[in-house]
Amino acid sequence: MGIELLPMGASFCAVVIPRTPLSCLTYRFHPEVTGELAPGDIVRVPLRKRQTLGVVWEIQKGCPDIDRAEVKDIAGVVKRMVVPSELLQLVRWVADYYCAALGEVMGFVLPRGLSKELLAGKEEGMEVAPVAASASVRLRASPLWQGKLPPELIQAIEEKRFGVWGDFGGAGEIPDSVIEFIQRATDSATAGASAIVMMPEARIATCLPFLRDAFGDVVIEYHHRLTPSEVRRVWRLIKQSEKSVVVGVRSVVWAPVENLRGIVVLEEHSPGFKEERKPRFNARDVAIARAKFASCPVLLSDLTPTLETWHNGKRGKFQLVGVSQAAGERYRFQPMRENVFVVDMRLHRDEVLSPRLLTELKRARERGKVALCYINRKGVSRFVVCRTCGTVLRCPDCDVPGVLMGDGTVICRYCGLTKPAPDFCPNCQGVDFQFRAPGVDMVKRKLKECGLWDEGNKVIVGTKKVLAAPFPEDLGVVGIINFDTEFALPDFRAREEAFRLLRDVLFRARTRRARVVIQTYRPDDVVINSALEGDVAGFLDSELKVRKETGFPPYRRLVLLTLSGKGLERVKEVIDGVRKALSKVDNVEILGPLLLRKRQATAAIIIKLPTNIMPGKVLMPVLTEVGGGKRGDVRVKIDVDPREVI
DNA sequence: AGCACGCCGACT
DNA sequence: GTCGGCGTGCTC
Repeated sequence: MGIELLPMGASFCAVVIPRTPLSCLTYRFHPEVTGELAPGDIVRVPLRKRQTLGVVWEIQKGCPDIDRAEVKDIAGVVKRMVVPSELLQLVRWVADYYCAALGEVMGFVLPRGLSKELLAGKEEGMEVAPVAASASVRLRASPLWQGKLPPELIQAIEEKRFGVWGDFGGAGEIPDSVIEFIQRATDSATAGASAIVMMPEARIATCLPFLRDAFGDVVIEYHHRLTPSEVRRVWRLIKQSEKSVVVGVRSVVWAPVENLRGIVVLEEHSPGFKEERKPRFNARDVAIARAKFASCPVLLSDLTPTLETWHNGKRGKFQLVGVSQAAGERYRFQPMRENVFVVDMRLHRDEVLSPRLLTELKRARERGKVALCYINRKGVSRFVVCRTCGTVLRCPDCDVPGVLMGDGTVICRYCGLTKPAPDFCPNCQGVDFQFRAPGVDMVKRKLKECGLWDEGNKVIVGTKKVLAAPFPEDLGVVGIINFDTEFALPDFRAREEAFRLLRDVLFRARTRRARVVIQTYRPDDVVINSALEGDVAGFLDSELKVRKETGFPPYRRLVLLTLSGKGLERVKEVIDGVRKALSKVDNVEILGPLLLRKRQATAAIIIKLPTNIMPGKVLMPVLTEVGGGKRGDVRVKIDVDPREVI
């Protein structure tokens, strides 16, 4: 028989292979044999000396700029129309934004091991346990759930229109507005309708029962705690479900729902949405992108909005529920001053526990109540604060607190500016500096000295964890030992986070009728005052101003480049190359390099980009130019929108 | 990611 | 002499 009359009409297509660091590869196919192919089809392709599965990315007219002889034939079609165009668009967006290869990103769309199952032909006739009999959305007709959403949002859900709504100040496990949003998004009489609900991991356990109660069996968990085979099972289940409410943390934004009508993000500020492995995406931002491609609204819910969301609200990109669109100046909550004590530690210089805190601890003890003492971090915080006037030493360029180094110099972790520690406070000429904050052990020792730490005591001393857990029912007082460490941390987001933390503590303490003692050297700081006044807009506006002046998000975009190699010389060479290449791009600024580990020859730079350019589009060519020429002896780690810059 | 190619140590 | 260590490099 030999070769049959094969086709003058060979076609070409680009294929993305999941879980490879490749973008896309060109393959040949013959429509007479395979039928026409389309983006999203899964095909079997030869790669080196093996065969793998790939996703058809696009059909190409003719063979592109690659030697025709190198192009191989597609080995077969495995399954058609697996990845909808909405997800293909999302993959492209994430790759462009986070500077990742298409193959890396596609790994999130097709679960690990799915390829093997499909290749083994396991797929055909494979039935997934059907969604329980009553697959329709089961709703309690509680009047509580109605009328929480603005009419425009309801319209956007019904008309399948993209938009982002921020709903802030909500209380309870799941705010009523969120329940109503999901209800409306999944309540389609005609066709299937699904919603994705994202939340920090810590909330899943408490929220799921509420969601199950409200929406019954259509609630599906899709997150990293599942084993690989469970992920595959759930993936199939979601794909074949007409209606679903899919719940998870990060990977859930990639859930294969094909009739997406809305996405909810609970606690939009949560750092848990940032994926810290390879394509370092922020699931909150990917959710917004997905909603755009899927044409559906997003509801961001939190107690305090992020500065990004506030900024987007003010310029009309997002809608802020319950906020006057004009300026947001009416965005005020109830003052929280009742039962709250702000202690000016400048009057108690050498104390760890102020007289007020001691009084409140004793009071709680007398009433048999629990006392919480919160310390920012175990060990030391190395910022420098003037004990006379409360001034925190900051970098003159970045307005970020400086960090005291072992050799007595103070360094800015953003731009690397290093100066000797000052003899006088630049503000008040005082000479009394505090270089470190008290740790857990010191507080416990002081409590012992005051007779407040003994058998069966009800004082809990700790760091972040004591605030992460729900407050005990019989809480009497929360003491914040040194609140200044909170917003003097060397992070441009420190003040925002301190404000959020304080609001959260005040809010939760009030539900327990507990008192709050805030010890600080800066009792008049906007962070404290606006939190106590419930003046969210006031704080966010003042903070936006600082960010604008110093050129930080949301006005500029940050990209953290960590480079490591055999020698520091080579690393510096590459950094210079990056700097030179980027000097051609307008409005790009580079901070650093700061040396992270001299021994391991690791250095980092922070690139500030204008917000209107896709980081990947600018950085990809730069990195191939720099790394491509010389060899890959310097490893470059790219983190777009890094959570923190060490 | 995989999987091959490649150039140096202890072994049937 | 060969088996095999995992350091570099490429995948249409």
